[in-house]
Amino acid sequence: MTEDMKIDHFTDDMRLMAGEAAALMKSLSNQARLMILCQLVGGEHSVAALEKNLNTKQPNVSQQLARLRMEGYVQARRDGRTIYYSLADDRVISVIKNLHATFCPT
Amino acid sequence: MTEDMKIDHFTDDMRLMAGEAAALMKSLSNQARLMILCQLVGGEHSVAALEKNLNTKQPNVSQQLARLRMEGYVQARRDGRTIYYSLADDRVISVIKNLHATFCPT
DNA sequence: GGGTAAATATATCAATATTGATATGTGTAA
DNA sequence: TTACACATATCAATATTGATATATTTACCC
Repeated sequence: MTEDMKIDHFTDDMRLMAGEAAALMKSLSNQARLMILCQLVGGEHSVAALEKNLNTKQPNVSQQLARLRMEGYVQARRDGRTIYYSLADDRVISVIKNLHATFCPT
Repeated sequence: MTEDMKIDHFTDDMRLMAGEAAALMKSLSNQARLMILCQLVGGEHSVAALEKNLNTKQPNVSQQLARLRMEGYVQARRDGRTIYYSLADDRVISVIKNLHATFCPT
């Protein structure tokens, strides 16, 4: 592999991927959303359970969840009046785990 | 490790880390910035070289670079009239490489 | 069934931030 | 002193944010 084989030209495909990746980054760029997703790595949680850990109000949690749901990063399941959220995208799991490894000390 | 040892409570320290991670995510949430950083994984590049691959104008590239520089994610080196940029934060490298692995097919 | 409370969702909105474009400034080489 | 490589200033358009208010869905009790 020669030196000039390094990435110094982006194909349309690569631009597309960069766009998708940037979109995911945008979803993770909010502390509340990031913490929500971080919790969901440990399994599904109800809205109330998620709310307890963020110091924000319920409507805000629901708003962030609605956004993550629209983007396909989480999914919802209803049981009675409780709604449980869980991760729905492997790429999200991958990125969150990597963030945890790089930002959280042992 | 018992089931209830999973993350269902955030310490102040964890909130801090989440904030920092979210800040990095915000920097990566722009396609141009993401592509710039992606190129820089392969080593330092001049502004003109970076510009060639993004379809945006020079001032925009410089603006994004200025932001990344202020945040400490990249560093600049002058040689004559050319300025070479390179990555300055290991966490950025880690995240970018992970993104490449998850988003870019072999 | 009617009424009420719990759990969550949606609507709206003002404040603030981000975006990329245009114009102009700065430093260096020839 | 002209051109090249890059930086900065400014600005209008657009997007994001979290807050408040209200609606929806389900459970429960009478």
